[in-house]
Amino acid sequence: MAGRSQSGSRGAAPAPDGKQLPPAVVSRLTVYLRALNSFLADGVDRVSSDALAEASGVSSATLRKDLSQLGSYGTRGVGYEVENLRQHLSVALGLTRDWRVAIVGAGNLGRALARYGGFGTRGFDVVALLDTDPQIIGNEIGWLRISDAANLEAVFQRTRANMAVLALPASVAQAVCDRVVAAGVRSILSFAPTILQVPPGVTLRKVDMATELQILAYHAQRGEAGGETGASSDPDPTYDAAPHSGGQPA
Amino acid sequence: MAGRSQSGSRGAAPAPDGKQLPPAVVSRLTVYLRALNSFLADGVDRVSSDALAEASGVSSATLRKDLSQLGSYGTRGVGYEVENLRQHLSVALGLTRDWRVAIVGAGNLGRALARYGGFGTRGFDVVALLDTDPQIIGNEIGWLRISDAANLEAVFQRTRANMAVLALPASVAQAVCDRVVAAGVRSILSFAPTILQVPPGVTLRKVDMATELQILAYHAQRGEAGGETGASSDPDPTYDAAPHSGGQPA
DNA sequence: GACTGTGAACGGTTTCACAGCG
DNA sequence: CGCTGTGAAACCGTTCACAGTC
Repeated sequence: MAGRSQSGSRGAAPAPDGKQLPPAVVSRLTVYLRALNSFLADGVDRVSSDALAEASGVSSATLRKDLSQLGSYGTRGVGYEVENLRQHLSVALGLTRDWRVAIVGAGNLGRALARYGGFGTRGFDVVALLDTDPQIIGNEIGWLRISDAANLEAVFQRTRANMAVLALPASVAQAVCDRVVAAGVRSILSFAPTILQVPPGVTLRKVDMATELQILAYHAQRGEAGGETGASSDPDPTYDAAPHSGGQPA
Repeated sequence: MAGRSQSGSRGAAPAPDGKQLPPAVVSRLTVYLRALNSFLADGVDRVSSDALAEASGVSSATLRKDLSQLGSYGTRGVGYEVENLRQHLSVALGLTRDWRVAIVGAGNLGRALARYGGFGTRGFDVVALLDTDPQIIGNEIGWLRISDAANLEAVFQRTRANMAVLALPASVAQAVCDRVVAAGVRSILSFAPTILQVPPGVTLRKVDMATELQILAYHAQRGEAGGETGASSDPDPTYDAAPHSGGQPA
């Protein structure tokens, strides 16, 4: 099973510029980054942990603890410099280099994503849009032309795509995912409503509206408010260290 | 906090009705449900915790613990009956009643979601699609005609929408969200890349592609694979769509 | 004095190991 | 015996409270 949990020295003490950030922290860093951009746009150049936490929808204790894992980039008695902190977060998240994203699947969602100009955040360039439907191959969507997914490997190589977004039906998702992995991509964001298996060394994240709606249904049904602020908790680590494992037979 | 006294005695199962399920469990139940549907489609009618866990990307211990929170629906030495378990999960998640979803924002994403036939899972009907752009109000998308968001309250009342999906730019998200809440909706799924504030009693879930890509960037940057099995983590969820649940290759 | 950085307590989640039942 | 159901242990993440610094 878990072959990679060997960390040698006790990981209890979070090495300052050490390495591995906890998943929960990484995901919040992206929120802080967004909040900082917002502050910057408003001409604010210093924030307290309280103000930034409020804007990010977390507690100030959590925020300070998160930031302290990166190092000490604040000034006691004053706060954080927005631009400075933003820079550090960008570095920590790996946003200093450009990422070339290929969108596989040009259905409703794939096309919507391709047309989404800002594409979430700068630093991510959509370099390809692929599909298997002969009727739409060649069509222009936004700045792109739909490529034939049959040439997936060639397209990925030519565009040097290093990230893939899967906007596919569940039925073909695993097969396409395998090809994407074989093409050398190690970062995949899947919108397919299915569990996908990827080999170790590949990071897969899954985004799923059906799950979200069902979770909402659960809360609504019992008249319970889970999260009031933007951040409801929804953990789901799943360190499934078993790399092999018989695929799903049927 | 007010304590919820828990009858810790054994024997009597923890009332399936009165109990609040941990967030992590709820989110996994949706995954199990999907896996069960898949098994059912393949004609399988009994599964062991091991098999279901494998198909769901979790450990069998976790799966059994999760299911045991709902009651004892398995047979020792045998496993679970697929159809039976599916029924129980549906009930637990509140999927026995229909949910009427209004999509606010008919931009690229809103339209893609509206056209998404299967809409993730049955039980969710899209009853309205709204926007403020006069140029597209009245257009037909899928089975719907785009309504004028100026009449949001009236549209929500007429369609008796009890869930809302926000597919809006960040700049107007909070204002629209406030109106949606004022209109009586207590379950909201936001795709807007912004922190939203909602009053207690309203459940808000957020889905954000920018966050997902940045998390991928973090892992890619340090050559580290986080999770193999795709599963949303933390306070930052989803997005989704994909053509049909049928076999349509995209 | 104000606010950051952080050890320590706390609460939730996963894993383990085995008891209980077909 | 096989497999589910479950206390107990191990683990992880958040909150608290205060020490440290400007």
